[in-house]
Amino acid sequence: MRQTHFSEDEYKLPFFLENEYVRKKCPRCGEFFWTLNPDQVLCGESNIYGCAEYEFIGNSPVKRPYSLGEMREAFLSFFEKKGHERIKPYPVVARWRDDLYFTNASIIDFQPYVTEGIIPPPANPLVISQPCIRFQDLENVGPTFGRHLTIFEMGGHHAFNYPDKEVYWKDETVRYHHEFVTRELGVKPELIVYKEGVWSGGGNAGPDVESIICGLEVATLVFMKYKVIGEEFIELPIRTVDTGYGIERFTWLSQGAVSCFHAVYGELLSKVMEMAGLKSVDYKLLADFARLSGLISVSKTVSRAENWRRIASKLNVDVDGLQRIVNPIVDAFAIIDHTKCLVFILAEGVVPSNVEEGYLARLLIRRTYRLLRNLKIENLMLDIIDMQISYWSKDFPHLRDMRDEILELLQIEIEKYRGTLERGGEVVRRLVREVKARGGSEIPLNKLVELYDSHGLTPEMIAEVASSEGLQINVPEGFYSYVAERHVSSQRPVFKMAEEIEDLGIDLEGLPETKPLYYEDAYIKEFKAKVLRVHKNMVILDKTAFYPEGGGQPSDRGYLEFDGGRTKVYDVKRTRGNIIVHFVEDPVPSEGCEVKGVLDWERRINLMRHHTATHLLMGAARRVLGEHVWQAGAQKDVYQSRLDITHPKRLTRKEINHIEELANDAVMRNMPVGIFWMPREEAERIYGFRLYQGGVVPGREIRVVKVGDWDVEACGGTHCKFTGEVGVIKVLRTERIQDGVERIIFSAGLPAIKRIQEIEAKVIRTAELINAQADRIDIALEKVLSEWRDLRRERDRLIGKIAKIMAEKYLSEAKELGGLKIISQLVSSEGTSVNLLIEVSNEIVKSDPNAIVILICVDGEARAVVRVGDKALKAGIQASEIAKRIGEELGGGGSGKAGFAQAGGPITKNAPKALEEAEAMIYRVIVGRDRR
RNA sequence: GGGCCGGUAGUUCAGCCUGGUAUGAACGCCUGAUUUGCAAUCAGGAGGUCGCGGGUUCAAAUCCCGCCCGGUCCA
Repeated sequence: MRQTHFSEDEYKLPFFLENEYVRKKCPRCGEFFWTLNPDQVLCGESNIYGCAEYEFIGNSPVKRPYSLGEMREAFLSFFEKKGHERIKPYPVVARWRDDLYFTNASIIDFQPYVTEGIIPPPANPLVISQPCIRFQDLENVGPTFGRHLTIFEMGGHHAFNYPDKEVYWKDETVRYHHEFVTRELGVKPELIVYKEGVWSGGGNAGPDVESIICGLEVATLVFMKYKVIGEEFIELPIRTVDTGYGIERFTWLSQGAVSCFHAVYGELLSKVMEMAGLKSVDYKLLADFARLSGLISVSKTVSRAENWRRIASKLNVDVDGLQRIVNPIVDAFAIIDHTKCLVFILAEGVVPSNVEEGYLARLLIRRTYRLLRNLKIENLMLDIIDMQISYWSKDFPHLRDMRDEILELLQIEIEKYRGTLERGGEVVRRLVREVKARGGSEIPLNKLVELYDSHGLTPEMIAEVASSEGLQINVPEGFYSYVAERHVSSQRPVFKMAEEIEDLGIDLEGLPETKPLYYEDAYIKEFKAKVLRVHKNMVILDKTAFYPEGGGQPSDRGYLEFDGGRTKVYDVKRTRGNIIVHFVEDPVPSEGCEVKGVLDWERRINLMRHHTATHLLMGAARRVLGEHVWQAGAQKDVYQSRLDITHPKRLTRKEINHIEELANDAVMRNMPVGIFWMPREEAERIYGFRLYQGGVVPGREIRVVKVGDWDVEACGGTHCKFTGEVGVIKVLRTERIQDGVERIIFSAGLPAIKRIQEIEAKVIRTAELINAQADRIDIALEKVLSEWRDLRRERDRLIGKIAKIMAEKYLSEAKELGGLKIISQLVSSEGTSVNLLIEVSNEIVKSDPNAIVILICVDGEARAVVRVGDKALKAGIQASEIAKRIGEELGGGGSGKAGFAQAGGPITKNAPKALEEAEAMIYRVIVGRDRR
């Protein structure tokens, strides 16, 4: 089991002892806490156990009300005064990490490279106010009056303690916190409770101290000192002070407002409430509710309904009435939170899609849209977003720069959702009619699940539509968990690391890093090196110009020459310790000998051209489509490569052409491609997080590839010196690999010319086939197609005519029996088709309902049509029975309806016999009837 | 990445399970009738490579496999 508590010693800080704090155990929630009040019994945190209520509503313990901006500034400048360097916030989309989609704590900015000691922190100690995004508490945002938010600022003062350099640790951390709260904010010390806790997350853990003021937890002071491996805690060499001050919660506390949303959003919230027509708000009731809102937590154990009952009974009011009043306000809370969150996410270019962070963006957009629909103001979503952009741009100016793109991304996504809802509404209406037609009174559960799964319709929405069609629906209690259960069986995706380092089973003991000559000069085609180790067919050299597979660039190939012979290198890989392994055919060189490496230069130069071309296309795509364009993957190859980019819509022909033109213009401008190694933090500072197009790049120093003024990326690949060497870039086609991700498949250099020639050849060949000039192929083909359609129509018309003539002829040759006419013919003329037989037989029974028609034609194989007129049908003749018999005779099968059937088979010589058999059957039926 | 739903006339769909004529349905379109004109109504008509490619079968819109396109849920 995971550790649930550390020993008391971890928390017995000099600060507590000096100031005569007493340590107590809360009898209700069971947690230990430190307080200045010896008579205190409960821990004082307003939580689901009900250990306290919010005491600050309408009664702030802070010396004056702060706005969010003021609180942020108070926090940052306080710690600046205490020797911390102020650091700018990082992006909310955690692109430097592959285990997280969003930055959800300030420490995330420094994990894992700083906390693992790979790179130094940008400052030590430092202070930051980091916008964070959390989806875990989505259900709670609103109902808890602002204790939970999807987006909030986490104030963090961090200190990184190295074995040889101690900055500060627990005691100082708590003292800083105490001074900030009491001196800066003027909170009386006896109002503060320090609760003991265990923190664990992101693979790290440690003891923590939670600060609670008037019922509200406002800060968590974490002392990260363990790495969690499996169930075990292992001591870290670097101990990190990881503090999280809830800037929004402090703001709420300082204002004593009825909700955190009132405190943080002020006029913005009023505007949204006004839009929704929520004017006459009962603030007294709201404040009473707020005081108890700490009881609320939507979780698996406590249902939303249960929360309502608890609060209503405490307030001594009726549950339904309370819900009617509070629900719309809670919806408005969630809306104002979600729209801010969306602004921040979309500003960083997240494209809503069905995967990863894009899916979370979509989820949030749809949830917000539904909430707005509850208030009947879904049409105002863009207006609210626009207001949020203006409101937050004061503190986060990048939001303003992305205004148009944010609104466009949102607009597209809303349109999509409306389409989904519209289609869904139709599906539900049809289903309801179907159910009613069958006399049912409810939609079965499996249908509800299917509608949700396949059409994105929640049972609530289905109920809405169904009730307007006059059908009631009971949404089953555990619907979502039932759906979730159905999905548990679906396989979890394999988590992929950015660059997997393979263990090749070679003993690497004592080997130095392989010197990568391709980084010194990407144009080295031959080199001399010494063989350091050989294992099976794997060879390790002291240096190499062979590029190992990595960063979407395949490995080089070529030869190793030694002892007057040569052996083929067919693969090259990087393994642990930056050692490069060459996979060779026989013969294998022996350890210690000198070899000459010769690259397959044709292959390498093509890979280089494609790699540089990828960067050029990336720059072009961003310029044509917008700043939301990020690389979602890329694979280079010799003949063609692909680049996946995030974009909400299919690329149009026009956009593709524009990208192609810009990229080729960048080629022709013959810009230098600069490559240099830089400390990670410096590169991030200069070029921003745009660097991480290809995903996470590990290490302290990163390799920056800067293509003129066009594109800068962290990249480990080999590149041309000048863009002109790429020659030409040809976009071959685009694919939609996911919603929100477009794949551009292209060729560069000579292969591009080859591809163009191939396409040209196809055009010429096609032109020849239809006897047209190549440049008029489209017009000519249009003509051919329309002629083809005319001919088909003409053919059908003629078949009709022929059918009439044949029908007349066959009818005149019919055998009469018992008032019925039997027409049985072997139709042998050229080009007879089943269609003709059908037409003929239709004609015959139309003009004589007494007719029984059996027609067989032979064209490779025999095909038969049996048609029975209405009157003949009454005599008991079954076309399907006859067809079945004919089919048997022909070595195939046959079936159909009573009046019409078909048969066929490969034994064509039996056709006359089949006709005889059929006639005999008819005879038996008719005679049989006559006898009776 | 995985699951599910869908792709049939200009549009929305039925038919698919259980293979055998797309007499397909509605709306829209065209022509005519009626009407001062419009709408409405009536009569008639045009309009389909059944997403693409394989396979099974005497026979595939229908069954199987692969692909493309759209949608959706989950991680």
